Amino acid sequence: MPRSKGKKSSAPVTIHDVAERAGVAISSISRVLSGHPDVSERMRIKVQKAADELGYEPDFFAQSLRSGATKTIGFIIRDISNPFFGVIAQCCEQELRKAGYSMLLMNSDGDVATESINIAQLRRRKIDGLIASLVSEDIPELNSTLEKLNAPVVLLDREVVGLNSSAILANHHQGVEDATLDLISRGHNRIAFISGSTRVYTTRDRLKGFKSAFKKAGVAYPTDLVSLGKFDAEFGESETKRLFTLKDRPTALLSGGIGSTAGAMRGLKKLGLVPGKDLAFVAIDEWPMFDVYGQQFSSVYRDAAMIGREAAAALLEMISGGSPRTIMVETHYIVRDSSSGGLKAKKK
Amino acid sequence: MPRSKGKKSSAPVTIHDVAERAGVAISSISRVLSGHPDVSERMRIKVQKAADELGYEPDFFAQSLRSGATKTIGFIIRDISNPFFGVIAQCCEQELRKAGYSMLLMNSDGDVATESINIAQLRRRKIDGLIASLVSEDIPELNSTLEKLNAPVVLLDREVVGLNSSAILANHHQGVEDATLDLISRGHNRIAFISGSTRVYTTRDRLKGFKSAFKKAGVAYPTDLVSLGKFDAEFGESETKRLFTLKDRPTALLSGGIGSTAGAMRGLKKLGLVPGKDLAFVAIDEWPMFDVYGQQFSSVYRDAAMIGREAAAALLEMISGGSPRTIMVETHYIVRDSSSGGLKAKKK
DNA sequence: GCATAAAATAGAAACGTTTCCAGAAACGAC
DNA sequence: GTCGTTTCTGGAAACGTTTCTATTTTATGC
Repeated sequence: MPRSKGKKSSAPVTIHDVAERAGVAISSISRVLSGHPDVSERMRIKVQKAADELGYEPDFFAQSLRSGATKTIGFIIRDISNPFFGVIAQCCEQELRKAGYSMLLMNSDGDVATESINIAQLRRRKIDGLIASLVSEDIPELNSTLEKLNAPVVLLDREVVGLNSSAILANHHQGVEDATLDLISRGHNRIAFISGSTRVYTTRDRLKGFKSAFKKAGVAYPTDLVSLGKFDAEFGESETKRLFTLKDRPTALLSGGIGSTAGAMRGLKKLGLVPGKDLAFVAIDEWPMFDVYGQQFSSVYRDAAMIGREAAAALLEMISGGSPRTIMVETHYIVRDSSSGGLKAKKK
Repeated sequence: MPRSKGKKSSAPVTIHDVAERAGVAISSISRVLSGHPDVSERMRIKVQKAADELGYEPDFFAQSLRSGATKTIGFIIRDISNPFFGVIAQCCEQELRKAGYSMLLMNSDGDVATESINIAQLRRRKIDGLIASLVSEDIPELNSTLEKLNAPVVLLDREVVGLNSSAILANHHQGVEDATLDLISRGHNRIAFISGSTRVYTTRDRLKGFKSAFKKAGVAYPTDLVSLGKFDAEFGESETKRLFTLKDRPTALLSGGIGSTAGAMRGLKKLGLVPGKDLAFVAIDEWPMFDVYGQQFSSVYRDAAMIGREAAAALLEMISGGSPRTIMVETHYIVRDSSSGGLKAKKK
C-alpha cells in the first residue's frame, strides 16, 4: 500500500463530487474545466464555483489514461552529476515546466544496456517526448527502440542516421581547431588528445578539428598521441599517465569533456606536472567557475544553458506538430594561462 | 494530439489481446503477471507464452489509476546545475531505479512560490514519495502542503517541526568548528563567514559551529563579518566584495555552500585577492575535483553520494511501511593550501 | 464415492477522466 | 406555429488495468 492512509484525510474530491455539488452532469464539468467552447456562461460560473469550493484537482492518471497525453518528458543522460549536463537539465526543466510539462530524469551511467532499459521504461510511461544524450549512435536496435517510443525525440550532440529526430549539435571542430592551431603556433607539435568513443558525433567532430589544424599548419599529425575511448575520468586519468610517461612525451594536452578533463587533471597531478608550466593544457567544455579558479584554464567553450533551452524548444515544437530540425551551437576557444608552458626546454 | 500517429504502428497490445490469445479471462492475465499465488502452473505457462509472443507491456497509467501506486518519486532541489546536488540526484536516482521507481526532477530556482507550485504538481501526479531540499523551513502553509501529498517525505538538510518525515542532516557545526579553530590557531581573529538564510538548518548549524569555535578559543566573535542571506553566487560575490573592502577587513573567509563559494571566488578575483596568500580561505562543501585544481582549496567536506543513497534508502523504507528517521552525516575539515595566507603583514 | 475445504478461474465492477452521441432548449426565418 | 440551425447539456461508452465476488474445478479425508 504505497499511499499512506492519512489519518482523517477525506477521500480526494473527484469530478463526480463537483458534478453533484453543481447539480450538473460530469461531462459538463469536464467541458468547463478543459475550456470547451460549447458552454454557457451560466454553466461556466456554476461549475467553477463548485470546483473552487471543493478544491477540485483533476486526477492526472485518469486524464492521461483517457486522453493519451502525459505532459511528461523523458531526459536521459550519462550522468547528472556532470555539471555540464546539470546546466542543460536545469534550463531544460525550466522551459518545459513553463509549458506545463514535467521531466523524468534517468542516468544511463554510460551503459548501453541501462540506457535501453530506461527507454523501455519511458515508453511504458507513455512520455510525450524524449531528450537524450545517448551512449552510442550505432547500437543495432537503437532506431527501432526509439521509434517504438512513438514520441518526438531530441538528441544532444548525437547524429543517428535514419532517425526522424531533432538534434542539438555543437560545432566542436571549430573550437578545437582554433585551440590546436594556437598551440601549434606557440611551437608545439607533440600535442596529445584524449576524448570519448568515435561512436558518437562529439568525438568525431572534435577529432575532425584536431586533424584539420595539423593539416592547415602543415605539421605532422601525432597519431600516437590521440587516445579515444571513454568520456569518464578513469579513462582520462590512465591515458594521461600513459601518454605523459612516453619516451617522446607530449608538450601539450587537449582533454575532451568534463570527465576527461577531471581525469587528466588528476593524472597530471600524480605525475607532478603543472598545466601552464610543464605542459600547455586546453580543456574541451568548461567546469562551472572555470574562470575564477586560482589557476586559469584555457577551454573550448560552448553554452550549456543555451543547449538546454534549445532542446526544450525543439521538443515542444515537435510535440505541437512541428518538424524535426538540427540546431548548431558554436564553440569558442578561450585562451587563459594554461595555454602557456611545456616548452621551456625548447625555448632555451 | 500529443502522441504521434505512427505510420503503421499497430495499436498497442492490451491485456485483452493477451487474454484472447491465451483463451482465458483477463483477470487471469493480471494474476499471472502480478505474481498472484492462486495460479496453476499450466495457466502461468500459457499466459506467459501469450504475453511474450505479443510483446505485451502493461499500460502504466491504467495500472496506476487502478492500483494507486505510481512508482514515481518527486525530487525537488534549488538547482540541479549545482554539482553538489547533481551527485545527490545521481546516486539517488540509481538507487530508486534499482527498486523500480522513476524520478521526477524539479528545480525550485530557490523560489518559495515555484517550490509550492512544484509540490502541487507532484501531488496531482500522485507520487509515491518526495525527496526535497526546501527553500525555507518556516513557510506557513508548508506542513499542510506536504501533508496533502499523502506520501512519505525525506528532507535534505532541513528540519521542519511537526512534520512526520525523514531527514538526512549533515553535522555541519563539527566541520565548521574545526575549520574555524584551525584558522584562529593560525592567528586569525577577523574571520568572515558567508552563508544562506538562517531559515534553514544548514545555515543555523554552520553558524553554531562558527560561534562555538570562537567561544572555545576565547576570542571575540566578529559579528560584523557574518553575512547570512542567500546561497546563490550573486550574494556570495557582493558580500565578499563588501566585507573585503571594509576598513578593518577580514584576514580569512569561510563560504557556505557551492553557490557562496563560487561567488566568493569571483569576488576575490575582482578584488585581486588570492586565497592562500592574501587571505585564508575555506570552502564549505566541495566542488567536484576540488583536490586537483592547480590551487588547493581547503574545505569542510561531506559525502554527497552517501547523502543521495541514504535519502533513497530512507524513502523506500517509509514507502514499505517503515517509520521516519533522521540520519546524521559527518563533515570533515580538510586542510589544503588555501588555509594559509592573509597574515603576512602581522607576521612581520 | 461423498461431503468438505481449498485452489483456480471467470465475470464484472471499479478507478476518474474525456469524448461521442443524442436529444433538449433557444433562436431566427418563413 | 413550424421548421431548420445552432448552442448547450446529459448519459453512456470508452481508456486498460486491478480486485472483488461468485462459481467451477480439484484435492483431501473418511
